[in-house]
Amino acid sequence: MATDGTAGTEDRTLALLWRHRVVEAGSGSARGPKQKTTVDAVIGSGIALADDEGLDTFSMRKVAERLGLGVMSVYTYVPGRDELIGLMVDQVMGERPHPPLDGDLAARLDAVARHLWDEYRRHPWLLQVDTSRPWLGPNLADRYEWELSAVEGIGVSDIEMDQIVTLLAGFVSSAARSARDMERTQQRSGMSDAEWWEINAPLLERVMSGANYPLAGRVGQASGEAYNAASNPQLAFEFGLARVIDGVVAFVRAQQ
Amino acid sequence: MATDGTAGTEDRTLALLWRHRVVEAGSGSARGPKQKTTVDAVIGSGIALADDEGLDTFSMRKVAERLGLGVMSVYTYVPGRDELIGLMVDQVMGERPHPPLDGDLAARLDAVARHLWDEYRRHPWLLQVDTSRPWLGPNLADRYEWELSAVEGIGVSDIEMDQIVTLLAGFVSSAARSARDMERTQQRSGMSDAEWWEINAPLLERVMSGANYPLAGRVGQASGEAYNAASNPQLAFEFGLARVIDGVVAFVRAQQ
DNA sequence: ATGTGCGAGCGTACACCATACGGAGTACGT
DNA sequence: ACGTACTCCGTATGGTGTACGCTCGCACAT
Repeated sequence: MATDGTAGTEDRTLALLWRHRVVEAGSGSARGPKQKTTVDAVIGSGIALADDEGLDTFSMRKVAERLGLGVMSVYTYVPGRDELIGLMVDQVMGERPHPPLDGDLAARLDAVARHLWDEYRRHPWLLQVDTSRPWLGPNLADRYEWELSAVEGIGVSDIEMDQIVTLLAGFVSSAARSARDMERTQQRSGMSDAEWWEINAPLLERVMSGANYPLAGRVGQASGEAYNAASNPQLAFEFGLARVIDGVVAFVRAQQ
Repeated sequence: MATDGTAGTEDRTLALLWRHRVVEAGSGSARGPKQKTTVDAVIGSGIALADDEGLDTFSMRKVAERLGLGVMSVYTYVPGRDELIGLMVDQVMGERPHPPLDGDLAARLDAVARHLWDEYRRHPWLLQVDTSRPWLGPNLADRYEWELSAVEGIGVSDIEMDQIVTLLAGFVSSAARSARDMERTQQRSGMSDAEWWEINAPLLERVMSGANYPLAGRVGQASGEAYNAASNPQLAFEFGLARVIDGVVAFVRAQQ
């Protein structure tokens, strides 16, 4: 059983996550040399690095460089790379206070979605975080409580409350993902959609000449003319959000 | 300018993607030794590896091992790791024929969503593919055409057709992501939700005792009792899909 | 029939990565 | 004063993608 080692790391990480809200129990002595920096600074460096470069090239070496530390010293602050990213996520979730939720259900859902949307726009690397092992930190807990408060008292079951919140958050993340994808494609290739098309059009046309794509061709052209790009993520977000909210509101109305 | 090198790789990859539909132009001579295997076999090995292990530990070395080749020989079939994954994606997209779309709009949207859902369930690694540089292959093109055909002739603009399809596909991917996350968490930790909770409950309770989470506590408990787990991805998919379809149908009706 | 040269296969090397281990130095508790 | 716990970090291990350049089998032109 690896229960011991794993549980140890998990304990330590949970303690780190909640470090500002829990009085360090019997943490005890402060022997040895003073630490050069702090856990918060390590997390801050990580966030700055991820904001700059994304998570693809995120490395402990670069975090250490930003802090003026040797690589292995970072491991005296956080248990490892994955755990550091978990701490970064929770930190970012508490960066801005959750706006108060006023108005009717639709307005409250709208406010939640736009808060998440802004967060993804400011920290696109959140979309690259492996969510299969989420670390339950204070800001994630606050977030969930806040999201649930948007659908409290509307006459649906507890489970349906959770499902509504899950649907909304999932929609925002997928919309934000499209937005990030488009920006990254343009930035990394260093060319606009138009330029890319100009270069690849000959081959694509030759290649797609056999089969024909009437709808894709027509819709693609319409999008291209309207946006001067393959898509417009902001508008896609607005359109999808309206549909999702409509669907949820209709459901709630039907339950009453 | 790196235009030359990059464009070369892109050309080669596009040619590989469309290899079955385009007669190799002046590809020319077949000198030298016969290749031990084929591009399709390389892609197939890649898919098998990804199905087995996911993309986290996906490596060219493992692909080569499955083929009985040296590592570098794989590079004579595909330009690189990213391009191989792109080829795998397109291959998987053509694995099953797209079911015909009958019935009313809601039924057609439902059929599209379930097809995507099944695909993600069979190849969860699709959710890990970096989508910021999608390779336009024949099966992706077919897919888009098929999806658009579900919303053709319903009285909305071309751009709105694209937005509806984007919304639906995004919803399915986020629902599938939750499902995969839950399964992976359980499998990798080797413990059920209940066991995990039993181990971490003491620390979490101590840690969360300061703030209180009335809604999260109540909803979490309800979910736990109903599902004997933190969530039920299949039900979340059904619930969300119904809401999204309702929202879209209401929109289309309002346009008429 | 022959030999030329293309291209498949791949060994090696390089530049990265996370992180385990152990040593050196430091500052507190006793 | 001294043990000891703790920080910092050099080094090593085992992983990654892939560039480079070698060998040699084989198809084609002669």
